[in-house]
Amino acid sequence: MPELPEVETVRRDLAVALRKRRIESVELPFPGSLRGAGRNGFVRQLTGARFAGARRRGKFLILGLDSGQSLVVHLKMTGVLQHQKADDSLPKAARIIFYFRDGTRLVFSDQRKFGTVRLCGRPEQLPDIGALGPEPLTRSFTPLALGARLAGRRAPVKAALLDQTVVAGLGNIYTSEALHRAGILPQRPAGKLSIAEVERLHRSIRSVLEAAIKARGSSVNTYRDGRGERGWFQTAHRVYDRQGRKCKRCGCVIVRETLRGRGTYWCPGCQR
DNA sequence: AATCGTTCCTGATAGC
DNA sequence: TGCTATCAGGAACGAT
Repeated sequence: MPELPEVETVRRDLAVALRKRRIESVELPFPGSLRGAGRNGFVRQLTGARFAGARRRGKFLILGLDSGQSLVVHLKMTGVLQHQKADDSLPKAARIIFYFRDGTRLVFSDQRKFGTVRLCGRPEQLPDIGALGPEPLTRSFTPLALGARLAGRRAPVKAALLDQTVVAGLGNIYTSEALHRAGILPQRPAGKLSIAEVERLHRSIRSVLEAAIKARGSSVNTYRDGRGERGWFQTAHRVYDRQGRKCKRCGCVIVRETLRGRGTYWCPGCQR
């Protein structure tokens, strides 16, 4: 599933691939992916618009347009946004297609139909984006800021980290990976971590996200980058999807358990 | 304010 | 072999 490193990889790919491209036409095989404006307004406002910049906030991808509006995309579980050549085959789950003059196209595909695409004027004013916690790779994300967001919470720290108002961009893969790197059990109450533990967690979140971006993300399932290719950080996972296998650090057997309805992975040897 | 249950969806897999 | 039931999960939403 696309989390911060995957969305950031797509952003970087598309910032280059779409630069100054003008949308010639739009096709909507599945308008259900749209949020906000209806299909007619969507097509009308985008036809003729030119791409101008690609940003990211948490797991939201924000594609700017010269009209001043932005396309706000959330890939959720299985969304893929890729720039295709004219002779590439269209994905089976194509939901929205933007065609360019040279025959290439930007395709939003989504097997499970959870992903959303919205055209809006001020993305930061959308409630979902406005409520997001700090960006973990910016200077505003400090150990103190993380500690303040976790304070008073009795929920398991894994569940707290999945809450996008605590930190923006973490999902099921990187919460488990960061907690392993920090040596903290996912079940620990979020508000009861020591200062040293919060500092380790802060450092681990940053380091695992940075490493994953360098590896162009984790292709566990359907994730593909902006060019339609896989990432390789899944080969560096220390706990995620490794239940029953040995911890690379201490040799203990990795455990998987459902916590708050989410698959959760940890090493009983390294994490306490 | 925090937290919990429900909902959306479909491919993969387990069980018979 | 082929059918059916179950599972996976991000996050909005309503309820507590």
